Amino acid sequence: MVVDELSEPDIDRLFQAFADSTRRDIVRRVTVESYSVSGLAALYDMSFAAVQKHVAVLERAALVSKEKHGREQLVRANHEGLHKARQLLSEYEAIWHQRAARIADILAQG
Amino acid sequence: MVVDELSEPDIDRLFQAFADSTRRDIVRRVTVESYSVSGLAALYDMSFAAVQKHVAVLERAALVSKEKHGREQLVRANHEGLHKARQLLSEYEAIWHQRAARIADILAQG
DNA sequence: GTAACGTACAACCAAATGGTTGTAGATGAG
DNA sequence: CTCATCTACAACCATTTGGTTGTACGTTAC
Repeated sequence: MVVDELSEPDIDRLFQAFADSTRRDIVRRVTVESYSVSGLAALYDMSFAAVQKHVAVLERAALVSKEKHGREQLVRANHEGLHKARQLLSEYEAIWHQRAARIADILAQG
Repeated sequence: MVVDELSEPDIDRLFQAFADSTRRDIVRRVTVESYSVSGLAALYDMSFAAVQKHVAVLERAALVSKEKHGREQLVRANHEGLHKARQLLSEYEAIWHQRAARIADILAQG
């Protein structure tokens, strides 16, 4: 998934990826430092395969990337994806602020 | 759903709500002006009931609220929900910036 | 070389999601 | 009053999601 020029399905995947507390925790952790997939799996009360799937969801959403390192696969945060998601919500907020400013204008001139 | 002090399932619902292009479009539209549910339904190539469900998802996520107005139900944006979601992503980004700053420090100090 | 580790992936399952149609109740218009 | 409109909600369906176990394979350690 390329990070700029996001298609609507890309944005779907991005927010879908955030809609799970385990995945949000993974994002926070791998932002601070790299983890192997089994290193991550050890943190949660679920199977290795389940965590592996969560990492795959984050990878498809371009929120993390994996780097092969010997027999381990190191997972690290991809800041571009996170930044893009934040930016989208900021744009939605901007629409609201524009409307609020317009209403204030009308009241002032009214 | 109370907007501050969000539980993890609350945050799940918040991001889940954004993970659909029709719902994102509804959020943008009702931020600019109120729509009745049928007014919204007329905009999309799906049944009234489907749009009604999307509005219900947004309502459970505290992103919109409905106000009864005669026989119509006017849907409008709830800015608190949007703001909270944006804030969460900003916090995640902050973690990344802290790490970037720490790395810069280490490099500067050798 | 062999055993243990880390990963990938298939098959399976229950529950949730996103859509449909149909029914029924309030409200407004003529 | 009656009819059309707006909404709510149930029942149903296909697909996706989030989990499981099992198997296979490359890599590392001993």
